Amino acid sequence: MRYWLFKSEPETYSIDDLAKDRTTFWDGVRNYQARNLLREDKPGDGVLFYHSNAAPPAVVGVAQVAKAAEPDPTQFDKRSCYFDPDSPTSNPRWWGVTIRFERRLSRAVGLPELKDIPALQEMVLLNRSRLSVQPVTATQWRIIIGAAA
DNA sequence: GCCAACGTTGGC
DNA sequence: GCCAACGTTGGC
Repeated sequence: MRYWLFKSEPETYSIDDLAKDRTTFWDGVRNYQARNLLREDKPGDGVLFYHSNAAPPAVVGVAQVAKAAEPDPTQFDKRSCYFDPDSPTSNPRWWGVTIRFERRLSRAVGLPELKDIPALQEMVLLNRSRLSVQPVTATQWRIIIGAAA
């Protein structure tokens, strides 16, 4: 079992939206590195739900991968803002996974707080900008969940 | 709103 | 294949 962190702008799709929907297909990822990571996701993997462009940005909840990667239908939808005319239907370029809401953290763990935890200094979140799906180690996961307790 | 990081595009 | 221009992400 592996762990991931998914970023979402709460104004677009928040942890409350996921709590209401229970499951959602994570579409719209249009970055190859994030796409490759999505394709490694397996059912049961843990997902930290992160609010980006928030004040402060924060890990706010936990979800799990409910279904492995499938082609993202929005890439073939001309009316979608995620439409990609160059993606071949026979060999889809963009993929997404289905995630299931698990719980809100009892307390959001903000980015400034994450930056202050020495054991988290190697987190991808703190070292690579603009990657909306990223791996989290088991240790990092445990520390963040613990910080919210 | 600003701007740094950084991925993508396209001319050459 | 290089790299400048450009667009987007996302923290502040």
